[in-house]
Amino acid sequence: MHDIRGIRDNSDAFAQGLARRGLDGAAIARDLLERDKALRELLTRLQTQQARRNEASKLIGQAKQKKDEDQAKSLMDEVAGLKDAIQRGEGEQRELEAAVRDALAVIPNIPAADVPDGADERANVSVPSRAFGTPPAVANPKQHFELGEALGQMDFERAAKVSGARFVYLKGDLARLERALGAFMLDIHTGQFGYTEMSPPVLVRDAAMFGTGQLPKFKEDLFASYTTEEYRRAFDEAMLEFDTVGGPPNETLQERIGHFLKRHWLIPTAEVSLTNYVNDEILAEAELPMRLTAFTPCFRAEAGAAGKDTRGMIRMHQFSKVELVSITTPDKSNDEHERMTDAAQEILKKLDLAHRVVTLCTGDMGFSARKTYDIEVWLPGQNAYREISSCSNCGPFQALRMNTRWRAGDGKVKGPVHTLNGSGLAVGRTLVAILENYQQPDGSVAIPNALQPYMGNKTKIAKA
RNA sequence: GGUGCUGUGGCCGAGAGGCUGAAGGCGGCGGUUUGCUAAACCGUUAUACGGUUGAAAAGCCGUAUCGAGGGUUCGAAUCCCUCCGGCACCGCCA
Repeated sequence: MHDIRGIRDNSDAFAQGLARRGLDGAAIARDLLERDKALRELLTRLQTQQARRNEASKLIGQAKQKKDEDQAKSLMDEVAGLKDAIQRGEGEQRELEAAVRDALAVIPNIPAADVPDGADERANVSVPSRAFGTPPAVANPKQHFELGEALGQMDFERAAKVSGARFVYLKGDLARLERALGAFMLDIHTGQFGYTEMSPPVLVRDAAMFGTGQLPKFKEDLFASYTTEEYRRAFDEAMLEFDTVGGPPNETLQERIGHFLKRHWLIPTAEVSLTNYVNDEILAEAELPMRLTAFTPCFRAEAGAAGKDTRGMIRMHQFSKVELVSITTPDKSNDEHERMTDAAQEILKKLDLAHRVVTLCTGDMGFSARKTYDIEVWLPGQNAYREISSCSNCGPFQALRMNTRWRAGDGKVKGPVHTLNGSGLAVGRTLVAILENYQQPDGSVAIPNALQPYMGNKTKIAKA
């Protein structure tokens, strides 16, 4: 969320920043400032009227005490005249404020100065100093789902029968491998990087989704949960409204039901639960940086991904991920971003998986990010580097949405904190990477040394 | 889900139509005292918007803000309604 004052003071930088994202920044800024100006003009007018009302009200009290009913009566008449104007003004004020707020809520973060310009992923810029390893020579590489299915430990068919497309059953050693990876990653992040392990809720309220930026703009990417009873009530209320007043203009019944529906959202990433952990709080400088990590399932509707990665475990409705979240003071967030990326890479290094890091260009970055590093792991079966982690510095963007501030040692509230999040790593995709990189000619899969203690000291996964 | 209670500043908490931006306490900041620290004492301590003085720092005046929105009233933290949180008990339940 942007701060209207910041935009007012620095509208050119704001407009240019949005332009770098491919938006018409100048028009957006102009529109916002126009409304903001109208709002403040309105306030000036309204405040004079309110001042007179307050003054007259006091005089009425005094007149009544002095039993001067004539005086009281004439003042009351005057206030009655003001009342209407004030009420209208207050209505206008609310409308304008809501309009500004709604407009701000859907404007993405401004890219950092060192983020490369570009429209899509082709403009992302590799970070050579972060590259690691070389793709292993794998003869006749198979894709992970071929390996997993041949092992009899990855079952998409039964998952489809039970849950539909984009779900999977893992079984036996592969199921254990997922658990092992989660534990392995958590141990490194907590032991080596000082993150605190959390077990957070995976169902959250609207406010949390707003805080990290999934709402209001990206509803269609989310799964929602509600009881049938909750849905029935919402339906009834919406129907009643449509029956009596015909429903609000420009809204379908279905959309209107949404307004009455009390629901939880399933987190698309633990970033939501971990970052909102501190929403609406003022944090002491001494508790920063706050570093949190969690191993959770994540749920994504993948609404816009029809036809993409339809085979295998690359893109699922449900997957598990270890998430890293840092809350810092503004001066530390850039360093923290590098450190977080180090932590994510450390997992791949310990698993000896070749990977590279790219800085996302302005057009490829997510809504809340000011700068993002993607880590891409080599997948021999796909003969390509694929994203396995995304580490973002959101600056004060989420903190402003969540109302999370920090207080310096001198007791003064300094303003919004900075928030960062990164996958450390996507566990499902790490499992894919292990299958494809450690596949053996006989169809078995070697277990990386670092992981063997988590797998009962087994050295390979073979058909049961 | 039902019933009851509840939501006030950085925090705790009083306030039950006008004298309340809000008692008191804690915490913070400044100071006095003091070998040091602590204690004690004194002072101070919300935000936003508008206006105004000022080179600025800052000051002064006004307005709004006591979960959110609406209503009653000349006037609402206080009364009424709706919604959103929280707590307790009951029901159901891993």
